Amino acid sequence: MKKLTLKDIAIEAGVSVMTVSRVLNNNKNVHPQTREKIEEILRKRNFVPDPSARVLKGGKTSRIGIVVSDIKNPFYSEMIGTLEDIAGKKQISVVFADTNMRTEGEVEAINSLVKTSVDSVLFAPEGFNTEHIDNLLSIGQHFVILGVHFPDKKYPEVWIDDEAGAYMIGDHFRKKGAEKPLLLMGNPHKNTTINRIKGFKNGFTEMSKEFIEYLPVDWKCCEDYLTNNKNLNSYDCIFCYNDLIAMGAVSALRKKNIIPGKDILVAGFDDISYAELFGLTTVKIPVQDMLETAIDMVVDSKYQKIKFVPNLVIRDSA
Amino acid sequence: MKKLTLKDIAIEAGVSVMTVSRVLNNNKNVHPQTREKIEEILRKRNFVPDPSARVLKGGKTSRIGIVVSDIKNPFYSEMIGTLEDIAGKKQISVVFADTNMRTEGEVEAINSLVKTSVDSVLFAPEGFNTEHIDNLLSIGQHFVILGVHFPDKKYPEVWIDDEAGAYMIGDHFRKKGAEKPLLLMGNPHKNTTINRIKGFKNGFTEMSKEFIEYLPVDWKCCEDYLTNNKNLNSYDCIFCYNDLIAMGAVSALRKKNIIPGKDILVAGFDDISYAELFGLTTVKIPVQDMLETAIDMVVDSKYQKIKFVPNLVIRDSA
DNA sequence: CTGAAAGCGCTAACAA
DNA sequence: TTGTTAGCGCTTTCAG
Repeated sequence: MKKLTLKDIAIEAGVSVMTVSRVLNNNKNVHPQTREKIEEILRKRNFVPDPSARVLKGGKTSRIGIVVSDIKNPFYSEMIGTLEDIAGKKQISVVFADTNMRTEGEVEAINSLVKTSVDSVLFAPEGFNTEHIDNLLSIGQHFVILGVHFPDKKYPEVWIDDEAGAYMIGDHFRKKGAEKPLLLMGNPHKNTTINRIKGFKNGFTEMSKEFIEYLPVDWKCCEDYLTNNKNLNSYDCIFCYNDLIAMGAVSALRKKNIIPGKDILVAGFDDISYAELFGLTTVKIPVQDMLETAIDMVVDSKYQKIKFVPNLVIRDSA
Repeated sequence: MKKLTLKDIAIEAGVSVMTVSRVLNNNKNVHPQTREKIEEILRKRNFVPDPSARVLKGGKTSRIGIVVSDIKNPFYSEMIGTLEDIAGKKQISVVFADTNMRTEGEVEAINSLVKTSVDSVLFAPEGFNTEHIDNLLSIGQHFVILGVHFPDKKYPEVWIDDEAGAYMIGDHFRKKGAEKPLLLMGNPHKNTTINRIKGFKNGFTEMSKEFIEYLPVDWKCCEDYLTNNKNLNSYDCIFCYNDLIAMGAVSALRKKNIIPGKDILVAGFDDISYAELFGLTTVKIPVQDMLETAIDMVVDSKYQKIKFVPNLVIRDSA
């Protein structure tokens, strides 16, 4: 069964391909009667014009790519879901690639999206290496950076002030009278991690006694870590890199009959949907607003650097 | 900045476009020296051949689409992550579309993938209407059905025996001595729902007293439902449509100091990663195996109907 | 309002 | 080993 083309429709309608093309593109210069006839055939045949041919002719792919570090993390799956909702309304499809939490995976993931031809790539750079980003610029691939800010680079960005967010937690913990913090952080080389630690310290003020542990970003690892940690009573508050880690923390604490919010303060970051399920105090990242802004930048090919400030969401755990 | 084409590279290398094309496609008929020179230029210029032109010429898009009902459900985000891992190894990108839990959204979602030109579409049909699937067949769009079985249709399928899975839960509950089941199910019109109810009843044997409630597939709705349900002690076991609902159930029960696994039996379905976090007894769907099979079918354009049988995972909750 | 011609970037088939 | 020709399905341009 051969692929249906404009030509087939044109022959069947007894017109030229151009007329069919005009109908397909809602060009007004078509006789209403001709249009109706063609539309009828189009419908009957379930005709779908070949996107590749259109793109080749100079059009947009109407495809947008997003790179995430781990789609199993609800923060990212919720983000991608939101992106698809927003993009879908503009008839844009979403392709995604996962770095599987490997910093090196970022380059691969971006390349795979570029190779599949997307109008624009959205991604949150993990490290400080920006060579591959400059590269994107040089081949003319549109992109928008999510989450991270590079003051000296001409990158379009929709970034979030991690430091300010973590500050709120530090400040909240201090005001609640906590004195001995434990920080359960993620990859120590990511700028997100560094900024969150910095912000927390500033907010907490009392900096001498904090203890930082770097864990894989996964609830299981955190749960195991806390379960095997003998002297949990050395701490009166735990700031987790994100909600996923915090979920593991809450679970481990409950199993030891330490009640989060009563015996110890626990906070996360992101405000994923499960944060509510776990009664987790956290920092809400305005994902929807960020993505809407990013899509606008993509659609209008605008160069901008826009900052978003997260806000504190207080629940039972702190 | 104009897009770089084969021609630009060819001119710079002083050869014809065909020679460059041969290098790009690892065709052996190129003088090693010429090849090296071209590769050098390719690298220097970060050349990425236009996928649309290749596709137009008759190649594959190396893009695969997947439709899910709700990417925020970890079952699906984990599925998509797994798919991306498997596909990535074969240099295939993943595009996805979300029906946002609306049965009608399925047609839209599939169309949006077809329009973006994917080699194949993977999806789990929600209802009994198969018109749009026959449609896919008629326009020559490759696809593989996930999860559901249509005995009379010539659809390629990788399906799972929901009935057998639910049977195991029913059987397990009965053997544990439960007598008064509550079923918290999803959309009553989905074949998955119907099959799971049927399987459970068969396994439980004692059918007279079960009570079925249909809820939106979301932990929050379930938690609210159970929280407001005054007479929970009318039941001694709860079978949930999936783990997401079961998570809400466990949370609600804990808040009422009813301990799952002790005071009441609770089971889910899917075996998402959080099932472990909640100590949830559930039915594990072999997602990885299913997807690997589906990808093989896609790559080889094979027509097959393959059944997978899930297995019981027993944890604290039952 | 409609059509014919040209060409987007690439590769298959053939020619040299 | 390399180059030439043709054409994939569509839209832009220009002519009718």
